[in-house]
Amino acid sequence: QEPSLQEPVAWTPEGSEDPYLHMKWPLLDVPPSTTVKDTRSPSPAHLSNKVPVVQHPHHMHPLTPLITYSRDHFSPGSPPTHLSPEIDPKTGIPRPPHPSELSPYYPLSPGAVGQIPHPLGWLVPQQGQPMYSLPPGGFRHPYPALAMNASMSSRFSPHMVAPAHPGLPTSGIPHPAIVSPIVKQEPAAPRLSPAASKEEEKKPHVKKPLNAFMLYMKEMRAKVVAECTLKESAAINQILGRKWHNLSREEQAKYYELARKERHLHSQLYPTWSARDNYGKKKKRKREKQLSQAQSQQQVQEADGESWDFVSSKLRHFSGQLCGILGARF
DNA sequence: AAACCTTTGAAGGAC
DNA sequence: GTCCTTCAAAGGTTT
Repeated sequence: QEPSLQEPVAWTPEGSEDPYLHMKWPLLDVPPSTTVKDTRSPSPAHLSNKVPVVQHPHHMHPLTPLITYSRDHFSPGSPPTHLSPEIDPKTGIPRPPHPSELSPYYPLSPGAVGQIPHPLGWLVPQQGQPMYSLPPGGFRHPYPALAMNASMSSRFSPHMVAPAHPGLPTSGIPHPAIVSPIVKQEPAAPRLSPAASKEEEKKPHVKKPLNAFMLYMKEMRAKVVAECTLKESAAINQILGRKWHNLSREEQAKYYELARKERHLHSQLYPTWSARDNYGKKKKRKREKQLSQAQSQQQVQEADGESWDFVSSKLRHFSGQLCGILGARF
């Protein structure tokens, strides 16, 4: 059962039950190197600057506190959340409107997508503001990935941004899952230029929705990192994999459900999207690698085949001779 | 700078 | 239906 979109997404600052208690405040997850960075609001040093442009969107959806992040991910020294129901003590940024007692998931239902305040709605009132600007009240756009200008949005291919779903908004601003490696804002290359292919490669793309384990990793990574001395992601992921297996079914079910909601919203926003769309460079590399491996293997097999042909022909030859000998004797 | 590593799960294609 | 491949995140390490 999907939560109804008709339910209001209310911002209740004084709410006692704060679903964001465990949320990593997504707005801060902006790469420091991002040129659209809001200079007025410091980027947490610990945050990744690896993501090329817009930070990962999944936990940014204003409609969906989908992922429960631990606050200590980004502000280890921050006081207990119950002490600061409204304003982040470190950043001075008000918490986002939370869905109150509503479903913590994407409040989407297939038939009512257009009835909810879409993420884009967060952008529109901010016109003229820097992308990651901090309005007087300290509000930050919860959706940096969406806070882009018209020229940027024009770079998105229709299937990414077009509200293919009848109920979806039409502003052409993509789901936060869209990642553009070119937020560095260089002017868009002319469409049919020689560099078009390169430009094409750099086009932002709609990312896959995170699966249950990925959601779990996002939530637990910082905790695991804090608990051990390891820092390599590969090692951390091994630990997370073990912890995942140690989770109870109920605990895992929570993440499976989150992932299901995530996929659902993703499919609502990008009905024509296919995981295949993102099959790109990595695949190409691997394919080339495999191709070369296959070719070398084929060469070996051909060599093997040749040697087998040789052996079998010799066998036939000798067996023929043997038959001849035996036939002469008997 | 780019690829690799490492995990699980979803998706899509091939057979 | 099964198997295989790719990609989602992360960031230190390797090439």
